[in-house]
Amino acid sequence: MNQYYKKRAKFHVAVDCIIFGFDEGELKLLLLQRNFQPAKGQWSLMGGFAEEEENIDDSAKRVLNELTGLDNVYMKQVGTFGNIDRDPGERVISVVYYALIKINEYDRELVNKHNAHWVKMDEIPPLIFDHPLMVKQALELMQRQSSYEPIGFNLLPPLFTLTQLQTLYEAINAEKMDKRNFRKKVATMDFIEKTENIDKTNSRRGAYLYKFNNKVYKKDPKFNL
Amino acid sequence: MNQYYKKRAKFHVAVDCIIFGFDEGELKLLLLQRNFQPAKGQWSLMGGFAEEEENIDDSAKRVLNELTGLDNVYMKQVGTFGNIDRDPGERVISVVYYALIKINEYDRELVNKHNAHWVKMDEIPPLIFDHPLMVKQALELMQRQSSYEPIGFNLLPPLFTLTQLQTLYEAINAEKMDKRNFRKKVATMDFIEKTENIDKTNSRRGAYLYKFNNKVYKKDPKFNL
DNA sequence: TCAAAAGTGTTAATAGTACACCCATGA
DNA sequence: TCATGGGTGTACTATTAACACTTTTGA
Repeated sequence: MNQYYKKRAKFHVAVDCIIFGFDEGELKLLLLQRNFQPAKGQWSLMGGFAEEEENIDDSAKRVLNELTGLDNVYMKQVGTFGNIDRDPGERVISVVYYALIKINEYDRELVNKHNAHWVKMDEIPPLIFDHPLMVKQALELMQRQSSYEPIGFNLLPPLFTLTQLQTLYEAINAEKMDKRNFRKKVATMDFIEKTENIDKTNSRRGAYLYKFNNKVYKKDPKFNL
Repeated sequence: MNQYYKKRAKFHVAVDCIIFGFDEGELKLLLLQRNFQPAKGQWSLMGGFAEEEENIDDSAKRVLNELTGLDNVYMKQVGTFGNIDRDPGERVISVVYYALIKINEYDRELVNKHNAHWVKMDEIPPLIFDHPLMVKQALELMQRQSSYEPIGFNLLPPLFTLTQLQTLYEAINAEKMDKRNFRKKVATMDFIEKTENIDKTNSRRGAYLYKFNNKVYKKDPKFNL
């Protein structure tokens, strides 16, 4: 060990994940009803400890994967929560990330094993420790980012209708939007491409399916919704 | 020690501060030309290790105070940098904050003792480790936040002219603004209050001094510049 | 034929941008 | 008197907001 670091205190470091999903027109979080100690029986975020030989970003990816089986998920650091007593058991510094996942693609078995459940944003149960604050900050960050970066598509299937897209943004921002104004704006973004496919699950008439073209977006990365 | 945490790895945790100041129409950073090991002689951010019985936010305040002698400084967490090899000496996880200080109020003696210097944003020397990335992210965050929250006033004296205010925002965003449009916008924000005082340091005619009234702002917190 | 979701334009209001001259003062 | 920074208004453009009816189709 290098002499300059010898005498310094060391800390437990954890990651916690705020996992967003979009289903039935609602924004949801994947939360654990803990079937393990500590705080067994209570609700919490999915979390885990950072490991010795692991970048913190990778810890977050690993923890998310342990619960959902998913890789290559959009994740963003929210911040670090480092108050002395935030975990009543022992001091743990937690680095918090939010994740956006397609709600039909996760591994049901793993989720069941962890006793995790999708909960609507406005029906979130009391959470342990400072997890409520983490959720609040994650939501605020995600709302802001989703308005100027095309991250919402991570919550949708590869092909989606304009109604789905609008409902998603209404759910994220918790406010209704005007259909014609919304579509006018979408029409200006040529990286949101109409396909020939039609989805008939929600109407007899059917609605055109669209896709997000990231290559086109990268050429002229301007987005706001 | 609680049984659930026993086997977990522990980590050195540090804080690093990106200290912004505004002087002579320019945005500047307070950087250290290190007169101590490791990396002695090289340029870096002001940093320090978190202590056992200290909230991380308080570690940042302490470290800032050690360099500047200042308390009650506006600070905001930028994020946490946790790659394994970011510090070549040993693994250190760093929580990064930016600070906005009034450039005439810091403690010269302390700053000299640390061999710290104010450096213009466009003349930043090569920095150690991942400090350049930290600076980049801090600047981007500060630019975004300064556009929708009245944090810029932390960089100005309590009384300031409109020219100073405009120059500040021009420095933050690295772009010129139109004087009349700028003043029109300021006039709509009634928490930016004109005083009877006149500053004659920059013109024979003198310019009215304004102040930021936080109480008025809180009543109707809308800001954008 | 009718219920239900998809799709489509125009107008008004607001916000943002561009632009040039007079004012007050002390040296 | 003149050089210097302080202060002011108007016209144009772009963006956003409000608003209602027709289309398609399968049951």
